[in-house]
Amino acid sequence: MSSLCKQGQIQQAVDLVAEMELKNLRIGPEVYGELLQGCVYERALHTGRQIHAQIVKKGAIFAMNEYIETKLVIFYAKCDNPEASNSLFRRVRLKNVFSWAAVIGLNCRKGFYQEALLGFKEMQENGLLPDNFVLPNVLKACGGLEWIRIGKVVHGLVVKLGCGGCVFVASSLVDMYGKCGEVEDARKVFDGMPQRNAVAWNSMIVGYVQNGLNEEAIEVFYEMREEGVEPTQVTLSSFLSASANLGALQDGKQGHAIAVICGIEMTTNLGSSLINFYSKVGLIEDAESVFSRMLEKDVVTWNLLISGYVQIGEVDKALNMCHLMRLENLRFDSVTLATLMSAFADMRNLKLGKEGHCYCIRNNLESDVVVVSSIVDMYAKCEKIGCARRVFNSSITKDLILWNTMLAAFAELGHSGEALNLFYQMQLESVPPNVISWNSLILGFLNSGQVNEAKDMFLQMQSLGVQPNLVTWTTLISGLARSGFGYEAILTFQRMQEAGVKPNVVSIIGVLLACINLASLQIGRALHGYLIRHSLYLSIPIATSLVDMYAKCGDRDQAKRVFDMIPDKELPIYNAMISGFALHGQAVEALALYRCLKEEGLKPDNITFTNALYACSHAMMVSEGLELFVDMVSNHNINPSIEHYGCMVSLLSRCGDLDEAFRLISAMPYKPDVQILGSLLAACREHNKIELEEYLSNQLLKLQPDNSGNYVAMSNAYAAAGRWDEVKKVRQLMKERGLRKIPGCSWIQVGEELNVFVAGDKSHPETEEIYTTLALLRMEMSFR
DNA sequence: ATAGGGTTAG
Repeated sequence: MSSLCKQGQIQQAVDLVAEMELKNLRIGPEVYGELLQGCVYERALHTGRQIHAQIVKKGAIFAMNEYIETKLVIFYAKCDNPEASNSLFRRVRLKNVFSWAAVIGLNCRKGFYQEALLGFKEMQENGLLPDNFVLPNVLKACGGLEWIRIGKVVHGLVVKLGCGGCVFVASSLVDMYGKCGEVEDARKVFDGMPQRNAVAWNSMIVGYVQNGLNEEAIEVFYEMREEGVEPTQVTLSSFLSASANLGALQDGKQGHAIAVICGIEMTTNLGSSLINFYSKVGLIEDAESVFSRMLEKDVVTWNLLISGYVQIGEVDKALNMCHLMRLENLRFDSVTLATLMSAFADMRNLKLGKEGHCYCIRNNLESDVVVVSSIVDMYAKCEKIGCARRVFNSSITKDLILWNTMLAAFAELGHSGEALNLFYQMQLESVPPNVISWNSLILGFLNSGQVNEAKDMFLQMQSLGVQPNLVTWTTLISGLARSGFGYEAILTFQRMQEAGVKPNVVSIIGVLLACINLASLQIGRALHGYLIRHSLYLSIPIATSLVDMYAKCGDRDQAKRVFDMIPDKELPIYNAMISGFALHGQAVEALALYRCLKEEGLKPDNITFTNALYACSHAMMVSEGLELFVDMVSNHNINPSIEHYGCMVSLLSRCGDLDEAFRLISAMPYKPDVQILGSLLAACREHNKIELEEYLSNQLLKLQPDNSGNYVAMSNAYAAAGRWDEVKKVRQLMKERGLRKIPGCSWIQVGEELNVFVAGDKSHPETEEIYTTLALLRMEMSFR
């Protein structure tokens, strides 16, 4: 009978005992104990219950026997039946280490870590010492709860009891420290182990991966190989995670090979890890082939392939996978939806986004913060800030990423006040901001034109011990450049390098944006050299920025050379080059390029038309300008912006058709700005329109510009019209508002005649010199 | 005793 139990033939054993009972043979409690043990081996809940019933029928001698009681508790515990196990356990008078171990283990398996630890405490209060079987469970509970203090107390107990040499206990210690984020302590325990099995190695690798120390995980994996310990599924699964996180192509591939060589079974876990690895390193075909060869797939497996498709922008394929997943009777979970919502956010697809949101509501996925973050981000990217805010507010739990998502939404729109409020609010709710929060805050100020506040935040974050990273620096550099502080942007770029932060493509583009005049051409050239040395100059966004930079700095030939070097040109680089030609008064070349891009099958956008119209205005090509305007509205369905109207008004004014220009201003659906009124005013004196000049002059002065660029434009217009009293007034206003001095009037007159609009660099100490130099340069060019 | 997936900033 005993051997039948151990061989896993419990039914035969039960039958044998029944036969013995019929023959009235004497059967002791230990027989039932053995039967129960057999049920434990086989997790035979039903058979065990029948045995339990027989024990009860036989009366107190059996039912109250300590050995049998313990076995029953263990039996129900192992069969994952906490109700029966707990109620029996409560009635046991003499609780021993074995029954305690069973109950604590059960609570642990069910994730009731606090109950497990309470049991552990009670057990000790009853004078029982934990053994090698209880300790791993207790440590697992500490790890699960991340209760490092209790964990350390248990570690002390382990040492006191002399259990440290047990691989089970030591591995659990390694795991516990890893789960609590104390990898260094985990390593200490690991290094102190007299012998290590695969689980010990695995615990160390997993600890590193879960704490983001992927390099260390990979190192330990190779050490394990050198020691000749056979890897398991867990080893390779974790190793592949580390490789995926690092994008370590060679390591991950080797991991796959090792799995094959060692004949490790392709479980869902391991297969999923492989799919994750291949899709993270961009080998989607390999991910697909692993997927197709897997026999069993679960939600995670599907999610990983869906995520792989989303990462490479193949949203249609991702959605198709969702469809197939449903056909397999698998339900989407929060990970599926978070992945999909991020795809919809990238696509700015509000329709799909809303459908996804509804799905989340119907399936209670909104209780997951990660899903909420993805929904908030989707609404924000689809320009539905109100919806984003409502979803954000309705979320009960708010983690750092959710706060950052909302912060980024306000920052993007330049709603700096709301961003700042949120920034305070999160701290009131005990969520300390990280570098990403600060970056968004800074971006919010920059996008609303509050440069000083942005700079102030940059200093504040450092004084609070948050180190700016590459994104922080880049945000600041691009923001300064866009706000007209080019010189300061360049200085900031230099300071970034002094701080030991290496520039990347995005930061180079940012600083190229700052090189907008002759004075910064030298820096622009130096950057171009840097790009060539780092083989980055053929990237399309970089080339576009280079064309833009050279055009603005007056080196139009170099701009054209870079432009010609790019093989498969896209719209932005055409726009940059057209703008360059326009800036240099080469309207014929600009229009030729406009036709060229259409022949290439590209669709001109509003920027293309702004630049092309500007070129026409510059060259006083009225019929071409009108043709463009009509083409834009009727063939390309573009709603003309105020800039488009501005170009047309300027064109008509310069050609002397002031009445038509005025009609256009009255008819356009925008409030006329300084640029538009100014360009009309500038032409009045020459064409003898005294009444209009008087009217415009008064209108213009009422506008009260909000930045010095507009003051300069205003002053230019008055100067061109010869209205020196107004020029003085504008200069006085600028002085009162603490804005920089504008250049001397003597050359503005000439400049205006040449249609020189020099964007003011508010930060360069030699601004006036730059203005003068540029004006002279442009004059030279036009006289050539 | 140990394992796989998702969300935020330039």
